[in-house]
Amino acid sequence: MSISPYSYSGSKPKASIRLAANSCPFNTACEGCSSRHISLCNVLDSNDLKSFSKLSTDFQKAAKQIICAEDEKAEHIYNIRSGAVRLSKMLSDGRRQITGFLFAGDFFGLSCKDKYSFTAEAITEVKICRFNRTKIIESFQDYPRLGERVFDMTRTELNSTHDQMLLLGRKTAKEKLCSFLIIMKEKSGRINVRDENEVDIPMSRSDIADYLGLTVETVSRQFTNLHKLGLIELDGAHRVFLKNSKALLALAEGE
Amino acid sequence: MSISPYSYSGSKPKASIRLAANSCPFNTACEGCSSRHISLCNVLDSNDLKSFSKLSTDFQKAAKQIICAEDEKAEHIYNIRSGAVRLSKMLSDGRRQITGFLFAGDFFGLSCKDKYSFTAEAITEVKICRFNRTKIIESFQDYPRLGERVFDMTRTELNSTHDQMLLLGRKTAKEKLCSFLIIMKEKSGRINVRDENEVDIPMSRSDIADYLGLTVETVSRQFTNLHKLGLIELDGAHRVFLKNSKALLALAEGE
DNA sequence: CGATGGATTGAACTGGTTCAAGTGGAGTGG
DNA sequence: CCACTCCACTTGAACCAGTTCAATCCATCG
Repeated sequence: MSISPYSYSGSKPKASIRLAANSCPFNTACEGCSSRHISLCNVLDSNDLKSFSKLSTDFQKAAKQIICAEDEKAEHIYNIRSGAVRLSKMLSDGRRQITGFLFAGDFFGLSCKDKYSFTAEAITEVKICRFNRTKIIESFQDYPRLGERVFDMTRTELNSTHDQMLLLGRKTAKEKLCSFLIIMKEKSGRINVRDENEVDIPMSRSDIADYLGLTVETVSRQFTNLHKLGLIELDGAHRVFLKNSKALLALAEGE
Repeated sequence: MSISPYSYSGSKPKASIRLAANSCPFNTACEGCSSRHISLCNVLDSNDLKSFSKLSTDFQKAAKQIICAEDEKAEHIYNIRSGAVRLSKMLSDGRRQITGFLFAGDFFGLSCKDKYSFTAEAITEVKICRFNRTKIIESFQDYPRLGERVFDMTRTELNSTHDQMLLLGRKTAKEKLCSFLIIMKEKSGRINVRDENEVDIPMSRSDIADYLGLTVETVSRQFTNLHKLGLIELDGAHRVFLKNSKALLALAEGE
């Protein structure tokens, strides 16, 4: 199997590292991304992109570092250049729900109003491009296609949260894990096209559990279970080979 | 207790009734709505509203009728003038997840792309105002504030689906029902301000169950449970008096 | 009045959790 | 290079919150 595009270093959080100014507004030429990912570059011409890159700050975060926190004033929007990020919400006693995993090309912070409605944390080492929210939103007037694109992305996100509500409310543990693997397969194809059935799982079992509304133990048991059924092959905890993704999809949809 | 603004008739579905042309584009003056609900009228002047009303068709549906179905071509957007609507998604074996309850002033269909991503059904008798999606979306160019408002509504919706994901994935049955009552209290205040602690529950126990990811029996037991705890008073199945909404809110947040 | 269908209640059951004990792989330091 | 530590992951076994199945209740309607 090939080398993972993520880094799984178990190292402790370090201070975030400011990167040298560069040319990646809206992920125009971000590393590790195939052309298929959702990007904003194709709605702006190269001159406009130059002016946008002046508005951006690039930085880097190590795994486990917080990028922005729930209830914090929402001053920025973020675009992931590489790595993986999780968005989550918490109850006061620490119960956590992960509302989404994000990868190279993905945006977050756009749908917030005055405060962030989630906490964003780096799962792997990430490179991130940050913009001033107010300036970006104001620029929708001058660049209507940009605004349309952002609206479009928000709609797509809303539709997928509805799918996730069906998963959380009505699917069994087995169906949940199959759905997760199918989702990861699709995202993975977007980021790095190797064998499309070879899927990287950068997040921990506990992240997966909090995404699916399960416990770590149940997630682990279901991985074992799917392996015993001959549907997947495991290569460590962070790489899965989907031996029969058609059957997995059927299971995911409860068929 | 006062008279409910909904009708709970158990009558069988009838054909949808076309209403006479009227003056309610974007719920400008919809019946039963307080001024607090989300409306689009305040981003358009009266002349613009007149031209929008030409684009609209008003109609009425009896309880249990389908307004639009999942996977159907998304030709319209809808605005509820009165009554209650449920949006849901289904698995092939019939398991259902209700993604939202909508009331007077609410829109739906805006976040869809080519197909509806949900089924919308009337819970009570509803009056609905319908627009051609393409025309509305095109009009964002001439009425940018309208587009902004729609984007804003989509963001609000996205944020509340994230709260619902936390509920579905991580809350207990008791916490789920408390959250539901608090949500209904807030919506209810928007529609008809009487005693703010007197809440109408137009939907069935089975709708509530499918909204909270529970079974009818559990919902019913939790109603009884909250009653025994002295937190609510029940007046039939469709009206609840919140005796201690502070305590209910605390329970809803898992405190 | 009986029929119908939603709501409630009871009792048995179970999928997923909880608690507890291993296992294994990566990093550390001698 | 090996031994030790740490921590994420796995596995096992007991438990329980919520489901399932089965009455029963009760309001509405023809």
